This record gives sequence, C-alpha cells and structure tokens, in this order.
Amino acid sequence: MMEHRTLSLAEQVFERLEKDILSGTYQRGEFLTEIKLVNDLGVSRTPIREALRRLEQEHLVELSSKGILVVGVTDKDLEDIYAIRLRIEGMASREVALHITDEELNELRETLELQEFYVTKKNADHIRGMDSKFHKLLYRFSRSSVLYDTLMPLHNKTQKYRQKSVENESRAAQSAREHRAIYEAIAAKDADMAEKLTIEHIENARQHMQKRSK
Amino acid sequence: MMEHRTLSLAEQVFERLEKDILSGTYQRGEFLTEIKLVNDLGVSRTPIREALRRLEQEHLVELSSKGILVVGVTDKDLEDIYAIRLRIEGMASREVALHITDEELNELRETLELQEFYVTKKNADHIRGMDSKFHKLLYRFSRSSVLYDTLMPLHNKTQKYRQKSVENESRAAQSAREHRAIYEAIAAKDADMAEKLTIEHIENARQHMQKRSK
DNA sequence: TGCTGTATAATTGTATACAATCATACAAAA
DNA sequence: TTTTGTATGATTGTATACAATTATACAGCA
Repeated sequence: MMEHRTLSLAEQVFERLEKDILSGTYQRGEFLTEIKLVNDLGVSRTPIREALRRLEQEHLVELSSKGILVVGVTDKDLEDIYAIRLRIEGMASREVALHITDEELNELRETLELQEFYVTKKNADHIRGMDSKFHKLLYRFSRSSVLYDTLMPLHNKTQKYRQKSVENESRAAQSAREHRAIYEAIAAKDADMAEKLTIEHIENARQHMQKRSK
Repeated sequence: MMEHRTLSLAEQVFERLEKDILSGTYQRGEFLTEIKLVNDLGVSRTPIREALRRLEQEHLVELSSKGILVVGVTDKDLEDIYAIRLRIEGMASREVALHITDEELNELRETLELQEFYVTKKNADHIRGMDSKFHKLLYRFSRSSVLYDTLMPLHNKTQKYRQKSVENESRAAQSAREHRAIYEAIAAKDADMAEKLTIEHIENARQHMQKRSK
C-alpha cells in the first residue's frame, strides 16, 4: 500500500476499493472475500473490514456470509443520480454565490484554470480530476454539510461516465466553458444566475450521457 | 447487548449509537472514547470501530486522535434537510405511484392504518414509528436504490424534531391525514397528485418545524 | 429420482494483544 | 515571559487468534 502517512490503512483501503469499483477494475457482480483483499492489498483484515462497512453504506458492495458482492453503479443509478442532482445541485451554487470569500474564489478560479489548461493539453485524467475538484469545492463552499454529504457520493458515482465524457474533446471543452460561466456568476455574487447555470450544466451532462448510451 | 441474533454486534452497535445520537442521549459536542463505549455497551472495540466508521460517514461523529466527537444534527442541518427533501421526495412518490404492486399497496395501507390508530391512542412513540415506516416504504417502493440511500439518512436525521412533532396532537393528526391523501393518490396510480401531495407534506412539516423553533 | 441429514470447509464475526500516534503537562532554556 | 524540548499517558491503529456461522458437497434413504 502507498506511503502517504497520516492516512490510516482503513482510509487508504476505502479509497482504493472505491476507486477500483467506480472505475470498473472490480466488475459489478464479482465476488470477493476478505482474504482475497488481504492478499491483494497486503494489509490485515481489520482495516479492510472497516473500509467494507463504509462501502456497504454507499451501496457499492453488499456483504453477506457468502462474501463480498461488488454492486457498483448501474445505468439506472446514473439516471437517478442526474435526476436528483438536477434538483439540488443548483441550491449549492446559490449558497456559494451568497457566501463565498475572496480566498475561496481564488481556489475555485485556480481549479478552473487548471481544467482549461488540461483541456488544451487533452489530458483526460487531469481534466476529470479538476472537473471533480470544481464540483467538490462548490459543495464545500455551500457551507452546508448536509448538501456536501448528499452530493459527494452522487458525484463520485458518476466517475466512470465522466471518464468517458472527458475523453470526448468537444464535451470536455464545453464542460469547461460551463464551469467558467458558473464561476463568473459566483464571482459576480449573482446567486440566481449561478443556480440557473448549474442546473443547465447538470442537464447538459445528463443529455450527453443519455446520447452516449444509445 | 440485546438478543436479536442474525444482527451482528457491529450492526447493533451502529443502530444503538445512531439512535442515542439522534435522540440526544449523547449530546452534540460530547467527547467519547472507544474504551468508554466498550464499557457502556459491553462489546469489544472491533464492532464498535466498525460502527463508528459508518457513523462518521453519516457525519454524526467526527473521529480523531483525541477521541470521538459527537456531531449530531444542528438546526441549520434540519433546514437544509427539509430544503433538499422538498426538492426530491416528490420524485420518490411519483415513482411509487407508477410501479407499486398490490402487495406493496397493502403494506403501505396497513402502516397508514396503524399510524391513524396510534393517533387516536395518542401514543407518540408508535406514531413516530409508523410515520417513519411510511416514508421508508415510499423510498423502497420507488425502486431506486439511489433515492433510498439519499433520502433515508436525511429522514433519519429529522428524528429528534419529529419526536416533538408527534407529541403535538393536532400536527400528528394532520400528518396522518396528509399520509392518507398521499396513499390514496398512489392507490389511484395518480403520479402527479402523489408528487404534489408529498411536496406539500414536506413543506408543512418544514413550516411546523420553523414555527416551533421560534 | 429426489429429499434430507450431516460432515466439512470456507467465510465472516469478535476479542485482544501490541504498535504507533498524538495530546498534554512540565521543565529547561532563551 | 515565551518558547522549545521531552517524558508520559491516553487514544487510536493494526494484526492475528479463535469462535460462530453459513454454504456446500455428498452419502444415505424413502
């Protein structure tokens, strides 16, 4: 396992497994056992079990006496996720526009500029990283832990779709432009506009996803 | 610890701690340690730690090297929760109306009738139990695990408020009437009506809460 | 053939010992 | 007085042994 000290093994195992499930390394329907994970990850069962409890809570695995069933994210889940985000993610941006500080605005801008940079460089992984960070910052700057806790898992579960999405150059560029528009509305403290643009951004992502899956 | 076999100790500890935090037995701001919980609950640290990881995920506690900080639910959280439920809980009822089976309809009706019975008996604890079950059934019958996983923790966190709410006879009776109206719309497979009535129900609960807290 | 009981193996569940980390108090020095 | 170092104790982090449960295969029997 990696060598970030300060992150407990349980934490590292959680992130690794979450990533591997969301990215498809562990396939939906696959069966695992704790012992297999001990061998794969080189840590004892204790941190693995603690990570599995959290993954179960996120509905990414189901635990039973038979073993660990990888659940992952279905196409139906993705549709439901976008339907929900369409209804509440605008709330977050509204709150951000109302309360953001200069320092937070800088962090948001730097993230956006990096995203735009990676779009010109056509680096899909980094684009997705910055796309993710932009949304995560919005959730945090909403100053609502409830919104954060609700939206983060929903956003995370779209990872596999977004990976494909950013590999599409025109969608990646469009997405960055939409982020910039949201950023400008927030910088102008225009809450109505920030909310409206965020809803449109989610709606565009949803339509792009549905178009792809046909 | 209790004697429900089939539920693991980790599961029981999670439910017990969740209940004690949501009901206020453990107060917000209070510090716990794993050893204290070992003594309080009479089980070893292993199941306690697994439960704590889940509680941390739900943002009911914060874990650090100092110990376990009880976070609980603030008034601000409650406002955010109702704002979110107002936007998505109607979605769930709509899906229920579109897909419910006769058997599920029976279960919903029996839950509703029990709630009405306990309202006449003025049994606040049981009213809240049935109120909770009604919502939980709606989430389940929506056939969307994403909606279920999103709405359940939000609903659970309103427990302390709802306890006060059902102790108010007129609000308890009104809430039961609203549930009946939602049930009738679902039974008639009227998705638009089910959605509309659910939104109104949440809005009423929210207004009642805000009135109380003044 | 199909059912049922039972032995066995695989898996998770739990407790506990020990390691590592971290907070704290306090003393020493600047 | 303030800062810094350090010892101590408290707490969490991790590994592992053992218990309990459960799935499975298979033999025996109707």
